[in-house]
Amino acid sequence: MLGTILKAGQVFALFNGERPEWGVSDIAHALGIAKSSAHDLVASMAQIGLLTQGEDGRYRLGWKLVELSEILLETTELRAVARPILERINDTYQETIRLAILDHGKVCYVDTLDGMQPIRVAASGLGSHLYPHCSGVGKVLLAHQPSTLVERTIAEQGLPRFTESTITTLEALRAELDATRQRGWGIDNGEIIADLRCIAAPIRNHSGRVVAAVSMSVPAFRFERSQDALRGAVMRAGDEISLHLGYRAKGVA
Amino acid sequence: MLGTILKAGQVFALFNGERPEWGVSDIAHALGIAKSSAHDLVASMAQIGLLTQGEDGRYRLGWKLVELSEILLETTELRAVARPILERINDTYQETIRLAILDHGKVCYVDTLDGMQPIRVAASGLGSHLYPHCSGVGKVLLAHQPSTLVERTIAEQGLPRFTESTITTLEALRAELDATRQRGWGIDNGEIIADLRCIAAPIRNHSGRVVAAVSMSVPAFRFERSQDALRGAVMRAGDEISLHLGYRAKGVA
DNA sequence: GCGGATTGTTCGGTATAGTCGAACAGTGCT
DNA sequence: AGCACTGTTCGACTATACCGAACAATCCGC
Repeated sequence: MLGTILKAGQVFALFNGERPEWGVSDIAHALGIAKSSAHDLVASMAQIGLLTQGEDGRYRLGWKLVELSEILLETTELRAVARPILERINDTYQETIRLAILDHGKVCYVDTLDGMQPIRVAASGLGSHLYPHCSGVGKVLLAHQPSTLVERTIAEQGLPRFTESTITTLEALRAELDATRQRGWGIDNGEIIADLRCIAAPIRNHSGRVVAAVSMSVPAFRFERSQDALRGAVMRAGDEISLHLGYRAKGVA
Repeated sequence: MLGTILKAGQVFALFNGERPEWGVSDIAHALGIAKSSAHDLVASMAQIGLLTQGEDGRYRLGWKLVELSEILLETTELRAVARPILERINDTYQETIRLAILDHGKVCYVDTLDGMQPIRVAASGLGSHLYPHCSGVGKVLLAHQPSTLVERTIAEQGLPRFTESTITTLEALRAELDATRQRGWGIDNGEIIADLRCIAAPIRNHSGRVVAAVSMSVPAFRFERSQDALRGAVMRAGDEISLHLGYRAKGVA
């Protein structure tokens, strides 16, 4: 693995919504390298458009990232196939719908549609990478992954607690994943935000592998009322998208 | 400049809407490096999420790009400030409105709102980098740049022709930029697509520097009718955004 | 307003780290 | 079955990214 590229990755990891602007000295300090080395790094990243230098000399993320992001979004078959189905279920139930994949051990949102009710779940941004152990989609995706990969993923990133209900032991997670796989759908019972419920269904490609998941996020009070109907709708959406991806159920799904 | 980072830039440059998936051998051939070197490069880029490896082994753009893109979009003050004004003008005239900056010598669209009429101008994607010599925003942005930078930019990327009206000589461009600066607005008279007209106004920041431009893109037949009204609206929008950025006109603007 | 402490940037020698080509392990197409 | 292709691993060579010191320019406080 090329150290220079990994350093670039560490630079990217510094930027977030709270701190979108970094100076060379800050970066050098944060990465533990010489200031001149940090300068060479960011100046090179700026030259290819991955970073931009403001008039004050400090660096921000570059617009090339937006361009590349758009190319990725526009050429992702899964998005194009799933869109109409996501829109329909969003239209019918007026709740927040999301499409997610597993990327580098994290749940990554590939498409999101906001709910349209006064009290709704605010969809977190496209592309955001979240822990998989505390969301419906995360459980669905992990449940259909080889167990060795699950072990390794959890070993790397742990099981941080967000609410009282968050699963924080590997044993409990394993049981939950087994249950998720058997019943065919995943649920988040307020494990990341207390008053939030989220149900998710798997999406399979032509070879039968689970490659993505759909989810509906609902405020807890509204979820209790119509749990079964919502779950059925999400599962139908998952099946329908799978069908469009070329999946043909063989025997017991 | 770090060669490894520049190589990464060359890799990114390969990916586009027509060819969103590349194999290691293809990349090695395209960059003129050894296959093993190309592998080290893309494997490293994949490790930090900038690339993803499909099940067939070939590489696609990685979802980290979407995450970083979202961070950039959400933390760009210009976008937040301009949004309501763009929405209002879009609402009033029902035409395609765009917000652009100059990035690495190219026009980069920072925000776009589609028109809402049956015959409308399809807004090209967010983040796309286009030639500045054939668009209204490009002329406005270049016109307020130091002339040495303009010379260098044109020397680097040339003046490719897209239609009969495209400006293709440095001399003609210089005259056009002078005119643009003097009259305070830029126009594209079908210089990129024949039946397309586009008018653009500058946006200044607190220090008076032109940092962006707003534009309205209109089908030619509709533009002829209400040219003056549209131009006035775009210029007012530019002034208003400038005001929100802290610009206070001093003497002759 | 002047000094001190920042900032980002340049330079050149040193040793690390990326490069290359051959051999490897799979896959898909005849 | 056999060939040609894929992405991947390994080890030796040498180019290359690293560092520290000196640079110019800016900002802050005395």
